[in-house]
Amino acid sequence: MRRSSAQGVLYGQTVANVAGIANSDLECMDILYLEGRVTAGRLAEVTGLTTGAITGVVDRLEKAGLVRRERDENDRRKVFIAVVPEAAMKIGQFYVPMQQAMEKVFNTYSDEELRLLLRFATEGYKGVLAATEALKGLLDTPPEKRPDLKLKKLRQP
Amino acid sequence: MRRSSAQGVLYGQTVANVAGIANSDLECMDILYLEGRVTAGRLAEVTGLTTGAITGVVDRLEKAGLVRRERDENDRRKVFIAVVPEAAMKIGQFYVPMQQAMEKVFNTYSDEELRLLLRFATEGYKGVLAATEALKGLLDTPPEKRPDLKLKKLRQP
DNA sequence: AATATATATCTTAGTCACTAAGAGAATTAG
DNA sequence: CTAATTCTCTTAGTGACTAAGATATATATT
Repeated sequence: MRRSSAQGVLYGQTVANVAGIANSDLECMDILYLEGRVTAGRLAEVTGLTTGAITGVVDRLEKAGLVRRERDENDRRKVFIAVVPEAAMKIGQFYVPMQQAMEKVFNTYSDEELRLLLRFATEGYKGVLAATEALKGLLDTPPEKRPDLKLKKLRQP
Repeated sequence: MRRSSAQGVLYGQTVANVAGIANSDLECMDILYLEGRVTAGRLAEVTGLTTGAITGVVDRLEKAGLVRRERDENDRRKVFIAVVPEAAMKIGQFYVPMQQAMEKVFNTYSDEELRLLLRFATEGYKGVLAATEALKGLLDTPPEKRPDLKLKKLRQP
């Protein structure tokens, strides 16, 4: 799974490269695609970038015509970022090979097996979130007070 | 799964941050951990960075005492990069929360279910590799000659 | 053996995304 | 109605990255 993840990152890098946008720009497009219309601040949160960096990201994406800035009329400090669907499609094209490849894989499983995989995906995500929280906790603990955690050796493949 | 992947990337960013090394430095450590002793060129291949960038990565990692350069005696152009296990352990510590979280998830599955998950992980990885190849093929085809690929709309969660 | 070509890493100059700190504008609290 | 807070943007400076070419070793050709 770690290998898949790493390869997936590479895939994204290639797409960003071809689309002529920066890596984190594409990451933001991904978030916008998953979450819909979000504020600049939320993008900063989710990506782990500073708000200053996000300004740059959105500037570039807007210039490329991929997103639009929309001021919130209720709270005029906020800036919503919304994808421009037609333009975003052009980038989406590059994910077709990935979708097709994964579809092929998924097609080899029965409905019941797919349900298991879905459960695992959901629980796994919760696990990763929990791990992130635990990591933060670990970092707030001064090193000498940390429980002596042992890293398990993984078997070499 | 995409969410897990994105969150996993964030996790790695945090670890790199705390460990005081750059993101791609950590990525290289990961590869070294998975593949063992590899050449600088291989690192470039796997990470998608230029060889020049890898020189920088290895310089930083070596200065931090995390890896060692070892010249291949059979082919003295090659430089093997090898992790220094003791030093790498300190970074490994930060992955303990992730390991524990995932172990907790895996513990909720029977052996048979785990076999299914393993099969999926393996096939999924092959799928991602295949997708990468397909993407390269797509890029070698001039845009007007590309088959009209339709991106499937994913259901919003 | 000598020259040419290929392979592997490193060097250099320049670019661009990122951070930190703080400014500006709008909102909420006292 | 001033003060504190929230949200985005601006600015200056940093550092990892690329492209192109240098260096060193290995392999192929005549």
